[in-house]
Amino acid sequence: MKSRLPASPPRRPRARRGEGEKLRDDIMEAAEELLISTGSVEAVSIRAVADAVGVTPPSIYMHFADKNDLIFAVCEKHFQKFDEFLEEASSASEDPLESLFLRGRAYVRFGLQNPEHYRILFMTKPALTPERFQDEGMIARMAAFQHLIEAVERCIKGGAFDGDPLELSLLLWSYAHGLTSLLISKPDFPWPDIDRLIDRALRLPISALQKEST
Amino acid sequence: MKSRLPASPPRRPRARRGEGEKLRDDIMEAAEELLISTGSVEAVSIRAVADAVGVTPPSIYMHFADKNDLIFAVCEKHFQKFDEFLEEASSASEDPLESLFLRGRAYVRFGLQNPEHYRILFMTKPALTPERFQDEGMIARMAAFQHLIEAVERCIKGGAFDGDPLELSLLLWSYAHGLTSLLISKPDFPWPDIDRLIDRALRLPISALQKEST
DNA sequence: TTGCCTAACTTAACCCCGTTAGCTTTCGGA
DNA sequence: TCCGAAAGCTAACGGGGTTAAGTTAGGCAA
Repeated sequence: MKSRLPASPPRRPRARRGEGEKLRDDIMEAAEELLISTGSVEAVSIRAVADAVGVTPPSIYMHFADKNDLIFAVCEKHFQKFDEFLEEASSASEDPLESLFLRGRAYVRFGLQNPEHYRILFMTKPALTPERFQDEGMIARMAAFQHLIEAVERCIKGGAFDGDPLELSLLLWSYAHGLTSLLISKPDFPWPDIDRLIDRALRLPISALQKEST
Repeated sequence: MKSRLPASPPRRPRARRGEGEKLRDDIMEAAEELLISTGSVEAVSIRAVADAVGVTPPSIYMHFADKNDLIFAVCEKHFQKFDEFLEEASSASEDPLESLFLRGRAYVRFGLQNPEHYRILFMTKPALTPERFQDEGMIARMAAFQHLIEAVERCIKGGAFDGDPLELSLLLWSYAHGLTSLLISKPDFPWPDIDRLIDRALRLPISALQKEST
């Protein structure tokens, strides 16, 4: 039941000259709210967002190239807190190894707490991903990945790890991502204790890298 | 360019009495062909499949509950070869540990060779997944997962591993899945040598489990 | 042989979607 | 005061999944 019967006309007052950018913020806010409340990208249609903002669908295109552009912009903004979250979690320990583990655990937890955002940013096929989110550009811009590399470098300099920081970071990323995405995609699977699983999944490779370097 | 101008009428001759099931096969075949040739689920629309088969869209619903039901059925069939592929790869070594590694490597490779099918089966959100593919049912029915557990059990019995076969299997699955899904979702990332990455990603946890048990 | 029942479809439509061309309104500066 | 551009809107196109209701044809009973 959407009860859009009388096709309620747009209610938002037109912005002043030069204040057109305000609509952009409102659109992103409405889209973010829709995405969170429904927990489903499918629900975030151009039309639904326009309705929520009180504007007509074509107005969205004044600020976003297309639907994916909007969706990814919303997720990118949401994930600005992502890096902060990881940094704070990893700072709870002075030990580079333990800190790395805490970072990984925070990664998985953040993903599980924001499954739809995570899915969009990390699990969307390239064909549906706006250009500026594809390839190296996006990853490199993501502070979180840079910080992971630095965390690995600290382990290397401390003598705990040995090898190429980028390669090791990619490995660790894939481990954390594997569990995160599996838990997101198959939540109804009878998983054993998830916290324990996360713990083991992340500590195992870390300890392996540690022993390898000796 | 779809040049469907004259709205070409269905060409498929009506099936005989009791031979209605033949249409089901034809639909799956057409859908599979579309999925493979385009490499995109989005291209596999009910209408496109109906066109390819030479039938009208509603006819699809005589054999499939909805679009997702069809898509998943296609992927499930395709993945029947999956288990065989893993079994054959893992049989190349007598050593349980090496065999386990070979199995994992085959897993990743199969995923990379069939990215769209892999994405659908393992990366689709539950809300879009037909019931019979959700939860324990699907995984348990998947011979591949059972065989993984058995492979892990062989490692345990051989004294190489220690722990719960199910838990260890889930860990190993998540490792293999992590790399597979990341490579599928971010193919434009400047990955270092992929074969080497797969090798390291899989050997690392295996060797860690091995050392852990001593 | 006829006639009917039902399997195997089709027709036509509904409502949703993303997107675009082109029109209108309103504001602020010359 | 006027006019140009900013900030929207109207209307439409083509595509999608899905459904209610109609039609056709093949096999079986009489």
